[in-house]
Amino acid sequence: MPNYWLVKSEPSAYSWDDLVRDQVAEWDGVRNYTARNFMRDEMRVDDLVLFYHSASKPPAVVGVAKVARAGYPDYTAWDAASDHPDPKSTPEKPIWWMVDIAPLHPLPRPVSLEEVKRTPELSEMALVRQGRLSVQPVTEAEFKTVLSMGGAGSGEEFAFRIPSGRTGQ
DNA sequence: GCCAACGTTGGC
DNA sequence: GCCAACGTTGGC
Repeated sequence: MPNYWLVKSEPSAYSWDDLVRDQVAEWDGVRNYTARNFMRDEMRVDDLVLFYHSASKPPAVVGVAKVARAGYPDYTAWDAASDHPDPKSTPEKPIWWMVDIAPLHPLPRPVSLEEVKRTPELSEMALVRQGRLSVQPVTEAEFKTVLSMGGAGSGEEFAFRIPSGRTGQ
């Protein structure tokens, strides 16, 4: 049984198309303890992930991805030349963690934040209640509702017909 | 350990 | 570009 998640990305920084091009992405640079804890402690290989475009017009869930590698230290933190260095993090004592994400399928229709907010079954989503959390858990019911709204049917055949081939590592 | 100042996210 | 929400830092 997979768990369900939502990750945000600004498409100007890293978009769904970038993920499709790369096939696997190291989800580095997350510098928030709540999000870090989810990645370090709870995200497992093959967990399903809603891929959300923030700061876009409109902000929307645009695709479904999966966790391709469970949590491991975010080595970009101790690389002074990286985009998100943190001198307090070291290889011996990492502070920040990341996972790898791989694309599964775009949503036939993106599901905008505005639609999510209008949908009573989705009113408890962290996306609505805690707008700034960039890695957040999603319930199975919420996941299926979003897929359905995105034109992916009930989600069953869509979500679970997963290409289980190699994706990095 | 409190809390004010500050920085960042992200919708609008 | 503005600004509200909120997480983090640092002085005390």
